[in-house]
Amino acid sequence: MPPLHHTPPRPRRVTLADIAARLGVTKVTVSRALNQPEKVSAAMRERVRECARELGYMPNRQAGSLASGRSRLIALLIPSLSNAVFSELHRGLEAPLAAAGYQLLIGHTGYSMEEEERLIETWLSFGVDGLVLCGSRHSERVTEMIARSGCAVVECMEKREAPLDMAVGLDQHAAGRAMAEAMIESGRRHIGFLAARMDRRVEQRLAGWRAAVEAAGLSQEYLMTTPAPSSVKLGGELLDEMLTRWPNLDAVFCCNDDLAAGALFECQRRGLEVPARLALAGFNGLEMTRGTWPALASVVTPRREIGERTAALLLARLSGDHASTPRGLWEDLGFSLQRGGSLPRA
Amino acid sequence: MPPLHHTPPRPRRVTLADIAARLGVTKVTVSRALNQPEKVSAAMRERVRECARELGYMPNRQAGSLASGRSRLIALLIPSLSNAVFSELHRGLEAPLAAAGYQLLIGHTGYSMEEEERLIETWLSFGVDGLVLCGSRHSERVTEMIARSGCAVVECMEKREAPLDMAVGLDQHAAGRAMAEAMIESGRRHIGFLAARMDRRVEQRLAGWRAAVEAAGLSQEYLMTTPAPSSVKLGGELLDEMLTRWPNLDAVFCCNDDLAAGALFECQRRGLEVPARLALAGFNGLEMTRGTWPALASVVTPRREIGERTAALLLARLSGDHASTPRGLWEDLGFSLQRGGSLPRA
DNA sequence: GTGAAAGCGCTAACAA
DNA sequence: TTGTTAGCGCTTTCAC
Repeated sequence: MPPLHHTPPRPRRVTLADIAARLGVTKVTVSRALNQPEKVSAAMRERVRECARELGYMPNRQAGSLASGRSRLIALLIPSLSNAVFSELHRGLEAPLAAAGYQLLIGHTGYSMEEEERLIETWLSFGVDGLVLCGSRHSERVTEMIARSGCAVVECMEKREAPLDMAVGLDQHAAGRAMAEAMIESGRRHIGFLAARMDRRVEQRLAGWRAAVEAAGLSQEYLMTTPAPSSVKLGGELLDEMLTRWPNLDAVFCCNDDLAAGALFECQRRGLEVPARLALAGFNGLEMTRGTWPALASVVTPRREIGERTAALLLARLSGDHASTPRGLWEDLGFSLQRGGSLPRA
Repeated sequence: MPPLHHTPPRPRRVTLADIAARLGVTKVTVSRALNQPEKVSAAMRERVRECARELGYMPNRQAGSLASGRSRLIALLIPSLSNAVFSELHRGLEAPLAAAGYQLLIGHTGYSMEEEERLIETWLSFGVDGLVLCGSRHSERVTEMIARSGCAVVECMEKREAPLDMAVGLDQHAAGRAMAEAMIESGRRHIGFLAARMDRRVEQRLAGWRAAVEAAGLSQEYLMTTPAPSSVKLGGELLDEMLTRWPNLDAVFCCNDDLAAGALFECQRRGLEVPARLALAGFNGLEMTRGTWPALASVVTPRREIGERTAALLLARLSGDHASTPRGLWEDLGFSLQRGGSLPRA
């Protein structure tokens, strides 16, 4: 931590010692009155609390964690702030962790492994007790740092055979396959797949689509991908390209809901009827899919439940329960299909 | 920080002292080699670095901040993780802060003042050097804690006459008024306003709409609000109610883009032509508004620029430049109108 | 260029 | 129920 020159000193903050001095007791007593109230007489508790309030005392948690070796901090690393998928994961984590006295930190990786590494380093150096990661692709250094730190880790969202520590999610391949099969069952024969920003999860969904299409003896050529970040507009542009190239398409499975929404708008622009002429589906089942017209088919993923289960695992581990939180634990929370109006049954 | 029972000890981490011992020097030298390399001989620098790598040393920043009184941490508190508005604010902040060696933390308030208070308390107790808040409505305790901490603060997004410290944003009232005026100029006479979750910014937009409508001698009665969180689906439902109640509406200004998108879908469901029969507009100018069909009119807010300017102010203040970062500073970064296809000129 | 001493604010362990 | 002692891992100041 290099020095900051010219920095004027902050106002000196009130410490435990100030309260102790004022009350004529020792710091430990004050600390206990505040943090382990049951270990102190009711009278003392009150005196300390009032004095703390009066003086505007604010504990210094750096000092606290340093001394105790525990931070009561859990960090969540999400690839994208704007993707609602991760906000629901967050929601599932938040409440149970807060209830147990843990503070949830959020870090933003922007889908970058380097940024993930930097963030993990930062969080570990701040002594987080637990780490929640999205996905299963990490740099080697991340693996090392985590192993060395002994920090509890849950990898979220995708199927993971050999987790760093624990993992909770769903089988993205099976989900991709299921949606493609639903399209086939509903009578579609020319089924496209549209993907942006190919992370591992998208690759797995794509592989699932491929498996279903192949098994049904249908063509796998209707595939369009781009490394660009996905967006509604992009969905429209890609569908436009697809339809120009393969005008006979009768269904398009988009790797996420934003693309699917954009594809839907593109159909409206072209006057192409959904689902009569083209069936559409997205992935994740975001709120939005139920607001479009027609409502969009999608694979509904249990993001919130994943968050809740993750929180439970972390809390169990952090309270010393190693039996139910073994290293290598993998939990599959499944998924469900939502057909909306854009993919009616045959 | 109450004790956690049954918690098995973590593997002891490598410290400065370990490196020092191995190299036969003192901790200070190691610390300097790592953090102020110019203060140490080139040879020593290399030996220390190599040894650190070998041992897998990871600095303990709690100890570092405690000793130095500075954390190089800046916290951003956002009301909603899923609202893309805030993700772009974050993007604007991130790069300049990282470049200057600061780590940006994200906290999630869920639009709750209590949660904001809790988070601010947490961050201050972790010794953050700076705080970025959204909005200008805070609990009294927040005001106190911030004043006492001497932490640099920027309030973002909305116009603010008497900031806690500094503020950067735009005049939401003027923006609301401008969009309503654009509707009027384009010949609309029955202009509705649709709002969900009324925070201060939404109230200001609403007031702007009211002012414009009143000034034009038009009716202010076409107003529908709900405290529910906004969503695409909700936009459709509210528009449905509005049109049932006031079938003569010829324009609807939604307080954000999600609602506007939902309203657009509802028009499609009803076979109501946009913009011929009904003009539609949202607020924020999210990417999505350019992907719908027709593209949605919206007030484009300079979220990213707000983030960048906020970062610059914080960095200036933290490097001791008080002249250009006076308390009470307010910067208005303006806005622009996007007409899309949903609000053509007359 | 390197070291010695002191202390940041708090908590753990044990003692009284 | 309260106090004593010691120390978490690092940085700061000042000396060499």
